[in-house]
Amino acid sequence: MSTVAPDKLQARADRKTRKRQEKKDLIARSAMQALQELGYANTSLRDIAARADLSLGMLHYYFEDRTQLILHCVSLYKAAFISGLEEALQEANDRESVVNALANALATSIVEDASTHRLWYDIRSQALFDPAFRPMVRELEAALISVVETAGKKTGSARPGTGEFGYALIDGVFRYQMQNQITGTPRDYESLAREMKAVLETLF
Amino acid sequence: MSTVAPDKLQARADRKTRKRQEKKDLIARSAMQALQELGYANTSLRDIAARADLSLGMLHYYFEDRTQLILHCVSLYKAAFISGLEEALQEANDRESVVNALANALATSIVEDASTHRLWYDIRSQALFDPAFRPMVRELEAALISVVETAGKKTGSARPGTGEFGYALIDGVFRYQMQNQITGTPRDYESLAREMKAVLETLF
DNA sequence: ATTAAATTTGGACAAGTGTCCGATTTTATG
DNA sequence: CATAAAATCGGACACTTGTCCAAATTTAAT
Repeated sequence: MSTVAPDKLQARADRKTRKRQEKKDLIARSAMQALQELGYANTSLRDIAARADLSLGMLHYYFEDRTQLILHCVSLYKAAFISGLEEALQEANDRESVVNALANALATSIVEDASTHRLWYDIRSQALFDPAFRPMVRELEAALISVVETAGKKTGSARPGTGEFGYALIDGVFRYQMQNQITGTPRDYESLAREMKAVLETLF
Repeated sequence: MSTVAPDKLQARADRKTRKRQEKKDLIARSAMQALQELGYANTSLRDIAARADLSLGMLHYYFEDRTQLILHCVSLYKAAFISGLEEALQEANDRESVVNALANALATSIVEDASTHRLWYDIRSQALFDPAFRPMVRELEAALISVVETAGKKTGSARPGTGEFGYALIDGVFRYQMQNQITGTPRDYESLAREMKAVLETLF
């Protein structure tokens, strides 16, 4: 027989699951380090455990399997990057400031988080082969498309299909910039932002 | 002492190496099947050997290691796809026919060779982590950029930087189309070509 | 036809993989 | 403080991986 009130039990259970969620995030953030450095194909659970200073069993205590762990990492990427874009867009309302805000946010992220985006593009490629990654990729891209659409509405250039089409265009340039940043010829913020502006101005 | 003329020896050696090259291509074409289906991360040499009906040792007899084999596969992709684009562009000289020729060639390839391009995008992502793949990716992209540049010259819209910028834009849309084709919502040739035209017309 | 070279085989090998589990330690509850 | 539950560890496990090699077979040259 239980001697405690049911709402107290409830509160206790909630605290548990919240703590567990926080720990999962903590592990995922550590795991991200390894994944960003080595890439999906070359990162083993042992690599992750070593760099995060965790035991191997821990990873399985908190995540069902390797795929779930990686998915959790990507969902953290999403929260950070997308909400950053949405914030940048919130203050801008006329055409010029929308273009500037987006170009600025994107170029900044290229300079600062290139290796995070590298992991994203790696996972997105994986999703082409492994269906387990597709819902997450779809969700993330839907959010990015939605960002482009709100930008389109704010600039008054919102034809149907602008979201997907615009996303594809912007992503093409963004990815190419990221690739150059990492594999060879890094450019400075100014140059990146100028190029990104060029895309946005033909689009909106 | 050799009793044969030196030029005869030369011819013999040439025939050997040519035959060896042809066998390498044959193996690579078989390997491509497995790679296209499973992706870089999930394709083992045994997968390749099984699907190509080859013994495991054969692969190492003709290729130094796994990476060299995959690189050879990608170089076949290059030869096929790029020369197709160049041919399509050869007959076109005014703006309209250049746009049409490119849009047609690209949309056709999306419909027919989606899973080949999937492999390409997979390898390109790998190159972000493994430097061994970078020279080949760079070479292939340089060729694609050059295609965009000649298209720019033919349409009279060749500012500096058109090649890289245009490649990035086109690739963004092309990749997104490929992804939709494979993971969910395949579209027909007409719709794909129309969208590709839209990109090319803002570019040129 | 004989001999040398090239090709092909199938398996051995060590290293690395994801997964799982019993034992131990830490934390929270009464 | 005592006790149950949660958390953590480190290694065992079965399996896959790329690589390599000695032997067998096929091909080509004299």
